[in-house]
Amino acid sequence: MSNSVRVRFAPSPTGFLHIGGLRTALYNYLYAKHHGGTFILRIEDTDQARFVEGAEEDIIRSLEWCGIEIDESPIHGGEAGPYRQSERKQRYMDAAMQLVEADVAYYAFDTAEEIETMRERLKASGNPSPSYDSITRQSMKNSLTLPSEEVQKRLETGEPYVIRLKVPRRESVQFTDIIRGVVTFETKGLDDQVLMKSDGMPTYHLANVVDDHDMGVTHVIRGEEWLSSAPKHMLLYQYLGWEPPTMAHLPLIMSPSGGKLSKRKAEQEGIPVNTRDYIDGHYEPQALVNFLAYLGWSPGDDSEIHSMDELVDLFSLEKVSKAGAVFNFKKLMWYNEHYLRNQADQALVQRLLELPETNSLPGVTAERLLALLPLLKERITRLDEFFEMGTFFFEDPQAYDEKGLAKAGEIASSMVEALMQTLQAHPKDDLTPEEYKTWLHDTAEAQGVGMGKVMLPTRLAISGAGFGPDLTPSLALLGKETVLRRLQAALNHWSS
RNA sequence: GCCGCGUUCGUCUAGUGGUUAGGACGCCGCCCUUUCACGGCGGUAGCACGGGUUCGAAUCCCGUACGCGGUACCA
Repeated sequence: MSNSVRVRFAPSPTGFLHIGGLRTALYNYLYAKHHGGTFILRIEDTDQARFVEGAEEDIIRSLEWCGIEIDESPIHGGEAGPYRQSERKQRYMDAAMQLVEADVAYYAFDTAEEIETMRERLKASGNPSPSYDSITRQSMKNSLTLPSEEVQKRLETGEPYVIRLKVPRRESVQFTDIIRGVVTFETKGLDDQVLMKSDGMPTYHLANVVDDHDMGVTHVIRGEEWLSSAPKHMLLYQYLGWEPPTMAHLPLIMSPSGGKLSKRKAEQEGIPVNTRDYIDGHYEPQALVNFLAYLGWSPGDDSEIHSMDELVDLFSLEKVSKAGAVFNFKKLMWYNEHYLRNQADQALVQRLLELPETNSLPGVTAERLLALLPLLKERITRLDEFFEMGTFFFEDPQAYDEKGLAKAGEIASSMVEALMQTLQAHPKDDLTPEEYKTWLHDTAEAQGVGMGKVMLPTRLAISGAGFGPDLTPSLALLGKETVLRRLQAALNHWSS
């Protein structure tokens, strides 16, 4: 039990759950479940300025919608809590003090302006990216340069301070990343990272390391944007005397136009970027999961479709690719259509009943939806397109497609007229699709035209569109009375 | 600029020294269907470049180019 896998998804509650974050969560989840381990949700709310009310709820709801089951979290509880960093402040301060006492961290009293002045000065003298590091800290106001009595005094008078990591001058930090192999950094390129901010909150770097250790996290699976700061984390583990977890830095999800798939870019490309957009847009969660799983990973064979359980079974970090993956919305739609078609009709009806059209359109009942589903299911990409394409089953058409009308040609009206007469004369009131087909066929023959010449006008008359679900079953579903009424309406409309 | 990571069809990828470089999305065509889709079949298109190593490189090494990330008291 002590060596079982424990992973965490640790988002900041700064907004809706981004699709990239969702994939990170998914990979963590798949890895944990594959190894019979634990999936933890930790809320990294250390940035008070960017905190967004309701973000935590959105994150949890989004994960649940995707079928990602959370084992431990602020609301699911767990032995290693609390799971919100804002509730663990003392723990970080303790760790920071431990580092200060070990002389691997120090107090710094510089104001933002003073740091800015230092940067400007160094920039002017040719340093393109000046940082607070082993060289510059010697000329700044901190517990390394100030006499200890003065440091004491400043601390006692409540002067604002931060605690910085004392990054060594010239050392090599190396670690093995499951996805990238051995990664090496020289400490001279690192700055003296702020560990505790002046508002008493820890920065990501400290909180992350402390929590991962305290929560027994065995594998850190996160986005590649963290790779550059990983050496700081390794230093922290070393100084705190802790065993670092195994690292795995995931390739980034890219925009079709290049670069990280940011909210802004995604909007420009017409890609929904928040998980919430997919929930509200009535997409299939399994499609999103399957698609995301394959964005940067593959089981190594030619398979494409897998349920969450199968993904859990197949997943391995070794097979995650190293390069960024462009988000291909059309492929996602392909997955969506696939999963939509594979849903049980009954389940789909239940979801349809929750859509607003259920109340705005007349005659929407579970029974009717169930009858309509086979006709429309294969033709839609998203569930909510059902009503878009099937409106005519509930309402008489308001307009007729111009192109269809043009294609139907001059004779459309006379065909509709003939059609009406033969249908009115039909002995049955409740025709089957087959009987409607015979009706169309016989009428066409009597008029001396092909089937196409009667089908298109009929379709236009009953639905307003030049294309759509199978005609004869649609006619049967509509009923003779409605069909006749619409034929008449079309005739009036077209000849006026 | 510096540091790090990366580079197989347009896109997602398989591939770990010997393959006609495979699959999927997309796109195109055909079949099915007297609509549109679904489905089936087929086609299109790729190893960034230059040096090595080797009998033999998409696969190993070096370099170049390009891309991406980081370079905050944001995560």
